Amino acid sequence: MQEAGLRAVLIAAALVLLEKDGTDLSLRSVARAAGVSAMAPYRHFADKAALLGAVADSGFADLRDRLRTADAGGKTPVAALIAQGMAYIDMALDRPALFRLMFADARLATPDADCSTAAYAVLAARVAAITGDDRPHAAIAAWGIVHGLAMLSLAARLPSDREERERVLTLFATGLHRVPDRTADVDRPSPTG
Amino acid sequence: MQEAGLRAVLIAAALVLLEKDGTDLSLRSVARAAGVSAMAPYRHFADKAALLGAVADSGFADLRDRLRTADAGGKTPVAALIAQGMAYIDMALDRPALFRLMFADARLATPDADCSTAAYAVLAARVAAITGDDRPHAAIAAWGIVHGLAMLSLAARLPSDREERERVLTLFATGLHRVPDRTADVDRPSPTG
DNA sequence: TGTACATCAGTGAACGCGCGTTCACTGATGTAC
DNA sequence: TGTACATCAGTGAACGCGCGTTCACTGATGTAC
Repeated sequence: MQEAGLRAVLIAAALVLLEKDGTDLSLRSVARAAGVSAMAPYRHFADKAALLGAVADSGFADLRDRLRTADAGGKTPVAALIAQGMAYIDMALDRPALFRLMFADARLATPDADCSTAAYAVLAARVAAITGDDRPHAAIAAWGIVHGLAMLSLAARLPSDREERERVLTLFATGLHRVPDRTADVDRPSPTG
Repeated sequence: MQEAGLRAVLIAAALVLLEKDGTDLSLRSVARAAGVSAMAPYRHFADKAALLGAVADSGFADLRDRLRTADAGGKTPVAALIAQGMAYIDMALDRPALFRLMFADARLATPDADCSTAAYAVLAARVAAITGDDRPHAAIAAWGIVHGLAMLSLAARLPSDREERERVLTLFATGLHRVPDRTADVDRPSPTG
């Protein structure tokens, strides 16, 4: 059954388990699912954290691809950003356990490969195209809102309504579009307050 | 040692454990920390999930108080919103394990009390004061961005730089302030794209 | 005032479980000469 | 071509652990009469 190299088989088995159980992975359960003894993974991964890191990285590769696909297709910049945001949240809802694992804690992962920066770059490039500069603020804001909506949806703290989500992202992306470079008038009294 | 009622003692012990270990709580460890047998909690909580729910709710009460405090003090509406956002993220960074527990999954909690809606109401009221209406979009966007920045910070995916965070929140709050009620021009070509 | 009884909070042993990792091993494959 | 040896992937038993929950119990407190 290990025709493809046990390393890849283990990662695939882990992804299936995450999809199916939605629970935390154990090294033993992954080995079991791969049809292999509990010790076999140690031939390919230093320890459990290394295996989980590889699984998470495969998740980041998926996320990067989804963002690229969403960004493409001759949309306006704002529409492309909204599409990326929807794709980000869809990823979380499609593969919740994997998504949670990806963002468990970057400090626990062994950074053999790291597709997370590639995924972020897709988002940041689109934001830069909208704001006209590439200071990090706006990209971080965009990442923050899509990540927050994704996590709150996973935690069942938001209505899982696609159209509502799209309206929220539209509000954000439109605001981003209109914000000038300098935002020094924050402390000015507001007409609505 | 149970002068205050074991129920409250258990919750307090759980909060200390979360603060100290930063790891997942076990029923046994909470009982141990409270100086009581492993079975004693079952006199006060149906099961482990009920205990965790009570602990999470105490976290939501803290969050609500922090948001109220941040909102107060004669700030402009936009400044008050930014202060709330900073307080939200500070809560996550101050009490990371508790914050994770609070947002683990609302479906697992027994909703005896639920201070989470009270916390959200503080944020939503401030957003409504800025946008001039109380449709949920803007409040959800605000919750999304502060929650996302909080989670990404906990996951060590963002630089833990307070000033940078404040700039991101300022960008968002300023944009929110300027966005009109109708956002129908999303598909219009952008001058920067 | 005293007795009988119910209630209640907490105990302590035990069940059955799955975990990450160690250890010594097996047997197949490749390689040097 | 054959032999000796090293390498390597995977095995299987075991260690020690902590877990959530069950069970039957103890002993203190309150209450009815």
